[in-house]
Amino acid sequence: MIRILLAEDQSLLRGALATLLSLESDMEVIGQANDGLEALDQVRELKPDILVSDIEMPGLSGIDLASKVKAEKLETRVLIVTTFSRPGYLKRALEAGVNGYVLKDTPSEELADAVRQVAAGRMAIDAELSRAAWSTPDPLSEREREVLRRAELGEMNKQIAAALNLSPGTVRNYLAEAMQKLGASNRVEACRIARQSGWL
Amino acid sequence: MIRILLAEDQSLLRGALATLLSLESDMEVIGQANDGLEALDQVRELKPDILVSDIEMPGLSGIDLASKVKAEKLETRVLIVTTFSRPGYLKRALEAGVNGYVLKDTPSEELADAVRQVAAGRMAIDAELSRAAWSTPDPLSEREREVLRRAELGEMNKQIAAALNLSPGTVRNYLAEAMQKLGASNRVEACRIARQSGWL
DNA sequence: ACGGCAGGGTGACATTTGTCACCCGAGACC
DNA sequence: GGTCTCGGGTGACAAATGTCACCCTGCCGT
Repeated sequence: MIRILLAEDQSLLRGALATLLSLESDMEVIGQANDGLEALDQVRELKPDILVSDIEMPGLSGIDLASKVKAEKLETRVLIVTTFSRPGYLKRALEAGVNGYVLKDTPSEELADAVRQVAAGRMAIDAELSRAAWSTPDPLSEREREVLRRAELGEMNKQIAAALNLSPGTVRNYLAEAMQKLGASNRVEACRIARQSGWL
Repeated sequence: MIRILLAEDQSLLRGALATLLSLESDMEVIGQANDGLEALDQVRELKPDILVSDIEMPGLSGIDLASKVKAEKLETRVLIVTTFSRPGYLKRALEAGVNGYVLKDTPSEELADAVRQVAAGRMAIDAELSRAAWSTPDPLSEREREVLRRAELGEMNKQIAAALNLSPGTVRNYLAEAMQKLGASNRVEACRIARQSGWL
């Protein structure tokens, strides 16, 4: 019997997935969490065979969760279920120790199969997404990413410079380099391209 | 027996909701659609009692769907199920003729009740969201919204001016007015605030 | 009829962004 | 040891954005 913990902040989806997986004769949903911290507590306490988790949740993201499960040498395997078909996300998920990565536009019949695969020690990852993850490396340096992240929030160069202890000219240059790498004409385009590609 | 059509581009959620609603003895899921146009075709053909639909879908949004169902005097009632807790969205949904509006962080047990309410001719709307929808009117004019929408996509003032047959000075002024109304310091902040409030 | 208001529309000027040329240190390679 | 590349960092100048004052039309209330 595969013992499953569900972590998803949308309770409609969480409840529906709990119902769906409970219908499988070899699966039991033993817990549900509304956010990442609650999920971590329940992983420690219930020691499920598998954690099925969204990426974007309050408290801790699914990727951060996976990092902590690995760091604490817990036996639970982690299957990410997410909206984001972004190679950058998958790459970071794998680096965090995730054992599966399934998109929310996967047919619901395949979720149970993915759970079985991951519970059996295998990886369950969308093959096309996996291929894309390694063919398009992240072109941004850490500084460029940080500057872009703040620009995306609407911060002006002066503010970004103050926050990062840089001069405004430096910030301008980082933005310019990021724009060039991403083929963008301005910061708004650069931010959108980076986010859509999972590099932000 | 309540005959239901589901419209949701995430097949995982769509399949899980189909399973969940099918477990109710008084409900039958008679069709599923992956996008808005497919949903409209199936509403016309199958004439379900209720259409349960996401808002953001390829082809036609759930709100556009509701408008068309109403315009074609089809008997199907529309229940929106969405992520967006935004008064602006609810307002537009109601104007489009929607009969229910449920958030995806509603407990899954309540979805069936909402379906029954809507099928019975009543409205099923989150009360708090409804209150918020009418207390904060949309401060943007149509032109301001159009200019902001394009700015959000990364278009520069010159480009926006050309697209809307205006001069760049006019575009600058519309953006400035929108920024002032929203309390933003630049276009990026203005776009974020407007989107978060459902006015974009 | 008139005044006030809102929204549509514009350009001069101040401020910010983006371009470009530049410097420095660390690491890899020959 | 020398050269090259990369990422961190900077400012002068051109281009774009944001501020501000202004005009026009239509609608509404008096």
